[in-house]
Amino acid sequence: MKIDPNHLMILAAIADSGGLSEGARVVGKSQPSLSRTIAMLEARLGSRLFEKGKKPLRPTELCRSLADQGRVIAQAGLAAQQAAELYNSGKAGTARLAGTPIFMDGVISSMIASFQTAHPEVSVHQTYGYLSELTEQLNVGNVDIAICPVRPDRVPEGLSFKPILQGRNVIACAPSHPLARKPALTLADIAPYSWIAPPAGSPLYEDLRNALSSIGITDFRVSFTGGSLASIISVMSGSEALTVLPYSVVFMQQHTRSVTSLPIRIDHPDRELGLLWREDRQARPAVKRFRRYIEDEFSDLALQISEKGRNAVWRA
Amino acid sequence: MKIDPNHLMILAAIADSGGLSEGARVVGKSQPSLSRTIAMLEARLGSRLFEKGKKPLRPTELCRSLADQGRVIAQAGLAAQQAAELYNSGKAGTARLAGTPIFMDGVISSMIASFQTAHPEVSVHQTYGYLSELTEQLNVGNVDIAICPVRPDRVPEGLSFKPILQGRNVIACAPSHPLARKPALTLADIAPYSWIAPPAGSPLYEDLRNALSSIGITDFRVSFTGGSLASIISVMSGSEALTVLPYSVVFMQQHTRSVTSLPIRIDHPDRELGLLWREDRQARPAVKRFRRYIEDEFSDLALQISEKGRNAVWRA
DNA sequence: CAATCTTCATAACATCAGGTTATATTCTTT
DNA sequence: AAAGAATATAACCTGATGTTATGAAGATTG
Repeated sequence: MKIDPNHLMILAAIADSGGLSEGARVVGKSQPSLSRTIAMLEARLGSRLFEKGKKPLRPTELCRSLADQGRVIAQAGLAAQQAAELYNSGKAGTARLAGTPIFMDGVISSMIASFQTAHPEVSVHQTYGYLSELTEQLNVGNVDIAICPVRPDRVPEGLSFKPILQGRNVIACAPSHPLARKPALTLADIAPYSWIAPPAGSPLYEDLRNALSSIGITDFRVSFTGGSLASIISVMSGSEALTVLPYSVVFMQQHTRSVTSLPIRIDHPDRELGLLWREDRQARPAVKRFRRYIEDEFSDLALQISEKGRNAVWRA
Repeated sequence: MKIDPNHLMILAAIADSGGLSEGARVVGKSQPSLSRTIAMLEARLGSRLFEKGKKPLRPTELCRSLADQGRVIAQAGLAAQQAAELYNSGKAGTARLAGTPIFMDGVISSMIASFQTAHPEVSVHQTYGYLSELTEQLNVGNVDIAICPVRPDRVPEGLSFKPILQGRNVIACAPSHPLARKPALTLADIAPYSWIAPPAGSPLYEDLRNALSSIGITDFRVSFTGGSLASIISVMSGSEALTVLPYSVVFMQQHTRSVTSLPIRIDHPDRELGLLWREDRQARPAVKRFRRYIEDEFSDLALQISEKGRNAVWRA
């Protein structure tokens, strides 16, 4: 004999509130409604749920057992409701993002950290890739948001793009590097040092070549290549090698005092860092919230960077 | 936004069975029914529960959260159903019985013990009293069944009475008593010993007087009075005192080797041990089952007693 | 103990959630 | 491209469950 969970909840409400009239108020229905519900339940069960002919309705043992379950059900219903509200407000769920390794490690990861302290119920899945793979993953649906430097006129078909930071690279080195304290730099100064190159296929590698050629360096020695940001920084601090990094990455690492930039202006890449997603797939609330968060963080970051830039001196 | 627990159960069924059609089979409804239920839920929640346009229906994270609660609800529903079935079959609940102390302690308590091993979910409440109090308690509704010696023509108004054992008393003493081994007894033999009397108001006390006078003893010394069965037996084993006890009590105590009966036939009381209850209050299943059990146990007991009686020799 | 107050039960009716069958659509597979 | 399987939609019907109005029965109290 199947029992309707709604009836069990009503039963619990009556038992807990001590009467039909009061119970009716609790569940927001009329007293006769509950009266009939109880009558039907009793008929179905073949046993009384309240003692016969007692006016302050006195629950039977059976009633108490069933009311226990009713309470469980009411509880579960509430939990479901809250889960739905959390989900819909983007405070629970999953956001899957992918991006170029250097940016992810150097900039995004700390933003994820602060996001997660604010919204611990949101789980963030992070993967790495360059533009073509990111596009693929977005299209397949494995990823909700990609973060990647893109030439605004070359946004892949079907994807929306929102720039979040102007592309700007700098020559980076360890803070302990001989050039780091030198007030004025010439090309001759940097010529002797070898270079750390990002992984061969990465856009940053192209940036490195272009940047150096833009300041007249065409022939350079690569002492280390292929690592992630952590490796690059690690190698850099233990050597006098130089590298090219997005300024935002250097900026975000400043608190670690593990990397600094040299005051030599090099060519901007023709790409902008931005978010990619498929407009046609409507984003889950958690994804929307995460995207908003990242955008806000980046606009903060841009502000900080431009302020610091006003106090710095750059040379061609 | 309130969510119907039925919907959550359906959701769980679909998520667990992996599809609408299969889920429909599980919950015993048609596929379009579930389809619409899901559609309404999604509309209500404002979020998809299954990924759009995927044919082996793939549950969303939200769906999974809600399905979790749905499973909880289904579980609670089942538990309620089982609770009801247990209750209705008398395998769960409460039976409140009351009775005269000597019988309760000497006979009923061990029956309760075996009943409880068979039906551990039934809780038994036991209280003590003599006929007038028992009647009162039955009428007030504090007690479901009373066990008491009653004169069949003096069953209290409004109560049903079912005899379960013929009243028969014996003279009891410790097994170590000098008279216990004596093959032939005369009144002169028992004259010297003092007596243990049941509590003054109890029916047994009257029995004692009547029984002794029936065998010609009118003047007897009472060395101990007022105790419960445990006290009586305890006092008896440490002394040479005699007492009058229902034979059923002596019979049930035989395994403890703490009491035995003397082969002297004394008058039967004009009462029969039986069950009392109010026919107009319809008994809860657990009470019915308990009553049946007690009745069966007593018919067994009567059988055993009559068998043993055939082998014993009694004298006037 | 009659009067009164509360609380529950019943009656009569209205509505819509949710069941059904039939059929169209859409995704997947071959 | 066609076949197959699963889901969505349409159209309809029923009964569970809501309502108000009112009667009946315990409980309470001067």
